[in-house]
Amino acid sequence: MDEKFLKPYSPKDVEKNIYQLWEKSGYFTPENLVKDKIIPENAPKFSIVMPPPNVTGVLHMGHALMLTIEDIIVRYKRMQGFKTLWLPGTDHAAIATQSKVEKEISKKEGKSRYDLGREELLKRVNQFAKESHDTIISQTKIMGSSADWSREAFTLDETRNRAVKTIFKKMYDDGLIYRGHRIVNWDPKGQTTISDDEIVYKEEKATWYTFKYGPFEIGTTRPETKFGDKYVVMHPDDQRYAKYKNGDTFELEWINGKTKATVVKDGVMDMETGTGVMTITPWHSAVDFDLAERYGLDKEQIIDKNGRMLPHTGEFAGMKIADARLKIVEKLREKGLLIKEEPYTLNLATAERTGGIIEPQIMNQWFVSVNKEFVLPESKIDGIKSGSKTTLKEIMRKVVSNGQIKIIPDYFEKTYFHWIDNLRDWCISRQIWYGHRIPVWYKDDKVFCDTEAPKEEGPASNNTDKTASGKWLQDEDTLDTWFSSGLWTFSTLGWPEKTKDLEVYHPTDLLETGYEILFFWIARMIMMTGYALGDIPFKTVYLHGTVRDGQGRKMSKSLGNGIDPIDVSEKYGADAGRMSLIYGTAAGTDSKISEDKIRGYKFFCNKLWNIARFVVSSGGIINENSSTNLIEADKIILDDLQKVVVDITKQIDDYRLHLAAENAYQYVWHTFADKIIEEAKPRLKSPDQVTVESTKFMLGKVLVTCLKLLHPFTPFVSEEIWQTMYGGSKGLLMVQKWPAK
RNA sequence: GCGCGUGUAGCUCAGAUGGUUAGAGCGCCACAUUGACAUUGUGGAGGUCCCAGGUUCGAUUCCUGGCACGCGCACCA
Repeated sequence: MDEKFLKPYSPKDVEKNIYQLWEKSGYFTPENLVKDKIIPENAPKFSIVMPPPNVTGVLHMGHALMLTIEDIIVRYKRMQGFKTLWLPGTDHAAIATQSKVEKEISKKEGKSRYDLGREELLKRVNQFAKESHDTIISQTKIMGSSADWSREAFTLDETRNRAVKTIFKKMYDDGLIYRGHRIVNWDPKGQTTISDDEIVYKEEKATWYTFKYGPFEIGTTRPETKFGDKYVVMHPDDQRYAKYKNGDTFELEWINGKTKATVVKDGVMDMETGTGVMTITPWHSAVDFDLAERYGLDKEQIIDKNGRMLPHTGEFAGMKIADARLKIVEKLREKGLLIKEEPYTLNLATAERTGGIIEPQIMNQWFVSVNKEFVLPESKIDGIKSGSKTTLKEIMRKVVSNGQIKIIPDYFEKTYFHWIDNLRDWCISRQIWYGHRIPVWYKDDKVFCDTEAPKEEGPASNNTDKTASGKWLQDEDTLDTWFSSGLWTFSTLGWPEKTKDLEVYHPTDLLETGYEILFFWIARMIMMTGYALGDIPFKTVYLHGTVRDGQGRKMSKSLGNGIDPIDVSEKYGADAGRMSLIYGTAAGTDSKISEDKIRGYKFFCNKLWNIARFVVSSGGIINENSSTNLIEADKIILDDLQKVVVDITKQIDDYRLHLAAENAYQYVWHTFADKIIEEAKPRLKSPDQVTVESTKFMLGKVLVTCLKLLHPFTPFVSEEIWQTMYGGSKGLLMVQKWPAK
């Protein structure tokens, strides 16, 4: 017997070597399985793209859960003989990455990005991204991920850039991407726009002020925006204001003296809220903007991009919003125009990445229209014919409602539809430098969109001299990071080239990710794939929950309650970490993890190790294809094992991985170890040779089957046992046939 | 306001399409054990399956309503 078996299982000494063994085999690349005749050329494919981790830091438990679930499925499918591709990559994460680097530079050197300039900042960000990438990838390997590294992609590499530019141009030509003065979410801290989905609402105590505004009383939480207000809006059916007619005007005393206001009657008003009358500030409110657009009302900017009052606000010019608010309330109080102040709780809109307080602003930005009709030339979407007109919204809705894409757990489909119902045009331009630059050039009043810079007069893409005329200048902005992520399932396969990969592996079979990016990412992939290919990006979506600490709190740096998956692998082994993440974790539900739980699965790995030691030392190494005359007891054991195999197979097929893991765990420990082995001990000492041989064969058969069943869940220990048992003579456990028929 | 989810043992959680005595891990109690097992085994205590109605021969499971907690979206004049 190999003397390794004489010691307890030590994952630390084993895992790195095992991973190298797998990597060296080349079998993470499906074509090599064909080449070595492990699977036939015409084997069915199974493909899945890895949700690319951001290159902003290190691997956390959320990533670890994602990698575990995906690796379980991938290893299972590979063993079942599928041409299995798990395509990995990383995400440049535009704002997240740039703001992280900016923070560092500001802390260490006291400089802003404007001090450094575009080129220097990008150099620094790229450097950081590269280091961060290397860390993340090596950590991904520590978790045992059997991904095809030969196909690794990055959302900001050359191939992906070509895909981004190609689809941008196509959408621009179809009128789906347009530039316009619209109300956007401006983050004064990050100095960029963000999409609706990048807003995080925080409850904040505020004051609800009621002011006298001519003959009316108006309520507001934001007096500082009220300078330019010259329209009062009320519901047409509101009897309190029946004597005022649409278009009536009146003079009134306001913040900086006399002003004139006009009455607007509109059904958007809620008669129950406040006094049922409001004034509008179209430049700094989405609802007011819509009203102003509808009636052609004047719009005036009050607050600048830094969150300070503009010069025309007189004595308040240059003040920050919060200061100006108090000062203006004071002034209105002195004028006798303040009627009352009441405490009020509002949901403050903040930027996800910088924490800046969002100030709606009217700006000239790029948008994706979700409601505009276009012709889809080739459609594989049920319910949308090739060559017929459709919208991006319709594509998003249809592929889920018609069942082409199945979401697990299914109740997220309702959340998804709810989101689509409320979806507005997507603002995709960002005023940051790290990302895909918008492929649009301007010269005087001409606009040029293409994948390459305009040829005439030479490229001017790096020319930042805005005053230059007669030269083509590229748009300064970059694209929302989710624009490139939205192409991930097909950009990673080589689109826009018509590659073999695209033909073989698209659409992918499964997309596994956390439910918190259902809108950010999944919906965008569905939209972009539907548009670019007239197809679905994946057939099944599996959503996992958030991994929390032992007390159910989110893991965060400030709480210091994070458990680092790499520390876990070091201390208990990656297998133990994987088991503790998957065990008791149903799709879509949050899970808790603690060191106690992880330790339990380290014990399990050691138990398996000892089982193997016992079986091997009892002579239970078998040639799987050989047969022996089995005694009745052993026949029953092997029949029962078949039932377990069938159950586990079905559970994995149904993506009920937690049940499969539990099933395997219970069988190995409490059936195989506690019952089968205990009952086999006296039989091994039987004078009857038939009994002894049958028992040995049975033990070996059960062990080998268990190793195969456990391999997707605990790949390292199962492979290590396999290698130690057979001394490498039977290849890799990773590519053995799954035991079920 | 609209929508979604959760509530099962001391703790953390499984229990798909209703059906014997409701399960696991950890913890707790008793006993055994130099054992293939540093990390073992056997047995045990512990449950109004959130509450109230309803459907049913039968409900932890399905329906209605309520309570508690969590989440998403919207509003935020």
